[in-house]
Amino acid sequence: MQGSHFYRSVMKKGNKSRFAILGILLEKPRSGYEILQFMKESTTHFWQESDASIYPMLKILEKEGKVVSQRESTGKRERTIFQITDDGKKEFLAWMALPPEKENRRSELLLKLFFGGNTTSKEILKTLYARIQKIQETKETFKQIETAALSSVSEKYPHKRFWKMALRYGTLHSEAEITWLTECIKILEKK
Amino acid sequence: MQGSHFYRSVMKKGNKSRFAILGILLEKPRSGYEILQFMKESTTHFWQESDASIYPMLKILEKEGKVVSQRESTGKRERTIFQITDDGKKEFLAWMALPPEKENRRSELLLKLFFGGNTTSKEILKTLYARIQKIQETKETFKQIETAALSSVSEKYPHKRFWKMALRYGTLHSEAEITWLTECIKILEKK
DNA sequence: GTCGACATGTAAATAGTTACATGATTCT
DNA sequence: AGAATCATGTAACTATTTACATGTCGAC
Repeated sequence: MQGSHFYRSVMKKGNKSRFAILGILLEKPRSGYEILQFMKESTTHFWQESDASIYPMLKILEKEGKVVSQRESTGKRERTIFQITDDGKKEFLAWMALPPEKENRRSELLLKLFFGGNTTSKEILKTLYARIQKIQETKETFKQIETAALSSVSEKYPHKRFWKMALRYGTLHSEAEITWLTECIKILEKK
Repeated sequence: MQGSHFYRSVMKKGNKSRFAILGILLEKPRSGYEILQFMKESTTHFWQESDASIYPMLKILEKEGKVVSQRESTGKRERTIFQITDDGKKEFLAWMALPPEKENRRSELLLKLFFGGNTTSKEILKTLYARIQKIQETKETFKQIETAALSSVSEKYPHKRFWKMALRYGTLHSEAEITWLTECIKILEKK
């Protein structure tokens, strides 16, 4: 009975944290902390969770029987390792088969640009310069992931091609954004 | 005193609905309904608000003195027209000068693709086919906006160049996504 | 010994959407 | 007369982040 409000608050449709966690546990059993680490290294550009969402969610998933936990304290400090169950796999695969819901993005950059006529070109340019630099850094990061982290994974590893595709998404969109920013900057500098 | 919780709940940093509204009112005075309409026609691909956020926000902005309202009932049914004040302009321009905050996007499509190794290529392909079709439609929409709505705006109108840039962003990113999807589909179809 | 990474959690604030609710006017 | 659009709003729910809180272990 206790915790039932918790249950409801996280179980309803729209919450996809659970699937991100289940998907990661499907690769291998991990602790909450390790899940967080893994996300930081891999999915961070298209999916992030905070510790405040991971730990409660793991408890809920365990209560639901989607994962089982196991206390580990081999030499190191204690930690709780979670493993996905058949029931968890089933739920995850059912989600995988569903078409992704519409993503409503909100871009503060675009909003500011859209309202650009209300201020000076100089001010807008400042924003765009900052942005192009950041994107170039991001693109560089992607390149490094490709040559470092990803290249050490065997070509036979079934996840590799998909990880590559996700990375490629980032690269192509970064390039598109750089192209766009360059165009905008050129237009605004002319005046 | 009453409504103070409301006040706080909407005034805190992070809430940018206010700026979207102020920016639109800067172009000309409008009713809540008209703001909604305008957003649907122009910013919807990078910024949307629902009626449940517009109306309360307009009241708050009025209480803060950022907008003033005026009841109108010329022949038609009554409506409340809002106009931005000098104070509102000041706040808006201060926001314009700030660099946009980091956007943390969450993409369910990317997440599913990332986990693609856990299911069949066929299933992933189904998702990608659906997506590429949707994006092509979106791109088509952009083209139509360019030739219809935007082309009727005078070149001299100070907002036009910025509206064009926002549109161009959509087009370039759509194209990047189509390229990416085509690549992914080719890879997955080979097996 | 202290700093950074490991490890786990709660509470509160904030954000944002959906559903609900109402009623007028215009068009067919 | 009935449907679509105009017009405005509230309540409830759901999601998500930030800040708080605590303690361990290993390295330097």
